[in-house]
Amino acid sequence: MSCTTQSLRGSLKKMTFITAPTTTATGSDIRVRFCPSPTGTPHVGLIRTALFNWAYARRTGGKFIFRIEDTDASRDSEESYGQLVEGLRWLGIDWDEGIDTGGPNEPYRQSERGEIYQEVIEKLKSSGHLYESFLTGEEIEQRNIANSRAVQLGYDNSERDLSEEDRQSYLSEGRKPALRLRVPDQDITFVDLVRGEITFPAGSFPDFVLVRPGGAPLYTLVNPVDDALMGITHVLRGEDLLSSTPRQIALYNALVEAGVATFIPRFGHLPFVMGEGNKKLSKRNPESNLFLHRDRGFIPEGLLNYLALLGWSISADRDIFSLDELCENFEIENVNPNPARFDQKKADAINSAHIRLLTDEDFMGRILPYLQSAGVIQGEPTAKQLEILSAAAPLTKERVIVLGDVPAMVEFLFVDVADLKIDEDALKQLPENAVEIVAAATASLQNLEDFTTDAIHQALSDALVDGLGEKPRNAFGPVRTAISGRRVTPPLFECMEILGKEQSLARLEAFAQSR
RNA sequence: GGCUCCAUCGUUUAGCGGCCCAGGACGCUGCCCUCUCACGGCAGUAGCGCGGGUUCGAAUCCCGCUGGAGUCACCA
Repeated sequence: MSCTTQSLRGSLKKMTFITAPTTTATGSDIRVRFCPSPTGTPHVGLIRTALFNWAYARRTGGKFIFRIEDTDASRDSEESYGQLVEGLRWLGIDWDEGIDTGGPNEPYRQSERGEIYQEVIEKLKSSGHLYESFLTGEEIEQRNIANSRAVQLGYDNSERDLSEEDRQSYLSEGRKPALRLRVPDQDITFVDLVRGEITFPAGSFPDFVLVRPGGAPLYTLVNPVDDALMGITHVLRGEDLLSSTPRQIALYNALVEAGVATFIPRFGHLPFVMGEGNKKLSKRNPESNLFLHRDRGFIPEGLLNYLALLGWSISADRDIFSLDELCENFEIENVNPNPARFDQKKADAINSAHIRLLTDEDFMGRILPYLQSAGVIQGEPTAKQLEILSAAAPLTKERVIVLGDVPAMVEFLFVDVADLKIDEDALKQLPENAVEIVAAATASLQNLEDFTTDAIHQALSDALVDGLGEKPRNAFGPVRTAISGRRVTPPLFECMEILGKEQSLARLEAFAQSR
């Protein structure tokens, strides 16, 4: 009996070849997914992966599925899970199926799919693709040393045809077997969507473990199984998974033979997002943290535009584009395989360009939370504060890189004379006759009926430039400092109009007295 | 070490045999605009890793080298 099984297995082994077809899905049949595991805060490299998958689905009319890979209870956290969802929502990356949204392949968290995996494992076992492996890592290493086989080669597939006696003997010792995939002895070739044809020679990797002793399925099983079950046609993921692709193709082939899947998806491996030096942007690097960018005041449009530029471009002479434009033009085949470095300066420039593209009203709405968290506005804004905000918005929009720059720039508009602080660097560059200039300014404005930008400008020019013979730069500097306490501000005359005549004059007088 | 991937200005990207003694953007420098700072405009700076082929012609194709990266878990 065992002899028959042996020879049967032997012939089965010889017959194990990659015969399963690769998907031919195009257009709306395309199904892509984003399947992070919830560890730590969302990383910009991860977000770039999500973005490209999403853009590809939107470009092709396909479906974007959001699944969570939380099979490692020790590393996964609910907090991280929440952040992933929050991050995507904030960015406006929406999904057609998955977490919260639901869909025909529920549940979308691997921690809730245990029964599904057990069924698949049974099918794989009964179709002869899995076999029991009792050797521990230590024993495998010892075997290699004893056989003068390189230790790095790992497992030697020695239990492929374990005899029933040996099996019983292991079991009687109380050992429980892991389950390994019988990997075909064959070169594995696939056409990577971003890199072209890639071949891994036969023997590149040993039979690998899919199920832990005790029955807990590993990522190696669960990731391709879920992709298969969810009908994923295109797997776009980080370059770090490139060398595991032949393993997954081998598994897929088994899945097809076992009747679990019907095709092998196509793969595309996205270049790394690098940090300083030649290292992958690690979670230790602050700029890898999605929420740090948000807290600084990146807007989703800016961050996503920049991230898209890491490996892709919309055309030869343009790099500012909207999400809609990304979706209309994104082609996975155009993704550059080179690793790309995250450059904060460039990211900042892209973000500030997008901020300038915002309408004043939109901008105003977006800076409010930043003003609140900086304490410039406490709680809900008053009508007066909204009025100031609305007047200041167009003035500041053009001169910030991130929304977080706004509070310091406009704070002086929201405080009373008594609370106005005069910065050191503003005082330092004042001319000798600053007090004289401010006094002249006060005099010229006191009787100004029409306290508007143009009228203020006219009055001050007449008094200071024509009257005192000062260069404009010297003339308005002290006024700016008196009004704002700062060296750099939004346009002065507009600011004075926003403050109003009374407040402006009060500040000029307070300044003169303090000198 | 085995296997795999990658290689154009400081950075990012265009280039898929002649349109390129290599284009855009960011950065940096200078100038203009200007009440400061920005914005905007103009100009400048700087690159095909090396060596062989193939070809009338190569940044583009092939091979080798060098360099960099990833991966070889009962992590994901």
